[in-house]
Amino acid sequence: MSVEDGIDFAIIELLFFAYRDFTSDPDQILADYGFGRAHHRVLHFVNRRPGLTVAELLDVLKITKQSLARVLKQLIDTDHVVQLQGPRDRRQRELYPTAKGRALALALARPQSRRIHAALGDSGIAERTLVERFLEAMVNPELRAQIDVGSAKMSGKSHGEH
Amino acid sequence: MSVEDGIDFAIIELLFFAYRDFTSDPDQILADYGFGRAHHRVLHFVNRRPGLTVAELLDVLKITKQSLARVLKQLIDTDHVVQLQGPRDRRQRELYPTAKGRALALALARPQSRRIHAALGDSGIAERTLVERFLEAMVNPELRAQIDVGSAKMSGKSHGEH
DNA sequence: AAATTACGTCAATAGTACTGACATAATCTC
DNA sequence: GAGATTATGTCAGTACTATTGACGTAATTT
Repeated sequence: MSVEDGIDFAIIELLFFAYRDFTSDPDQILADYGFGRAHHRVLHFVNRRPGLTVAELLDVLKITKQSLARVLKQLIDTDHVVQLQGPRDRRQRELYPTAKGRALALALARPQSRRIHAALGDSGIAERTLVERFLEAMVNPELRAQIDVGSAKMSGKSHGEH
Repeated sequence: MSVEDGIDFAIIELLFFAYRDFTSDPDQILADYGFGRAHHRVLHFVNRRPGLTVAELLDVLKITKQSLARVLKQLIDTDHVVQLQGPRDRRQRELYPTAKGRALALALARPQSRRIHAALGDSGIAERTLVERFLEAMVNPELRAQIDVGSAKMSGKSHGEH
């Protein structure tokens, strides 16, 4: 079996290899911009959750304010992200992607999406929800609220307020 | 749909969250040893492929010799890994885990394996091979030779060699 | 004998992360 | 309204992981 000593080495290793190559696609593109993976992650979530605050972003990325600072500043300086004062609470800064930012986020996501699509096809998995369910179950239960898979989760009506 | 602009944002994001939490388990343990993720990766592969050479390890990890050097040296100095002169080619150094190294590799793998097991259960996926097939398909084709899932690949009846 | 290979090491640099401390402005609480 | 708390920004110092380039040694190949 692929399980030795009761340890599932097979999937542990496959996750490493899959993630290694999954991140290698955007890395190529990022290098042209002088950006790294940290920029990618920030841009991705700003694009996916426009209007999210700095505090929310820190919580999703699980990094510190100081780590975010440099990366976010560069994205703002290069006109990929803008900050707007929060409407309800003026201390907050809501983060939005610019058109340029959305374009880059899309360019970075494209090869990753292609890889996923090909993998779903190659592996002959009819039900994409199987993969989604497994990956979601891998996330810490108390952090699953961070996931926003669109209608995938509460398909049908209202994936309303969090 | 979870697919916007033809991009599979759902699985892209789920991979990020799943991997983030998947690596957080061993990170806790590694901190006690003054080790980081790089040590984990090296120890993992030395444990899984005892006798592998430095060049092979570099190829699997996709890092440079210089990056490996410090990490490997620390693992050797702390008696987690030993180097033996290659039997056929005495220039090569075959890497083996010590008992101590195997114990640590196992301790690091345990929580990850538990998480995977729980996720397979929670997501109600009867066929673990579905997940394995998807993850394997995510790896660059030319690098799939690096994967050694033990008997998992040829288990029972053939979904045989690619 | 000369070229190549496998490995080790030195120096310099970059990207991402951390802790701790401090500042400012806005909001909340009493 | 005064004071506490919150959201954000910033400075200083440090750690880990990674890079490129260069050089050395021993073993193997040509």
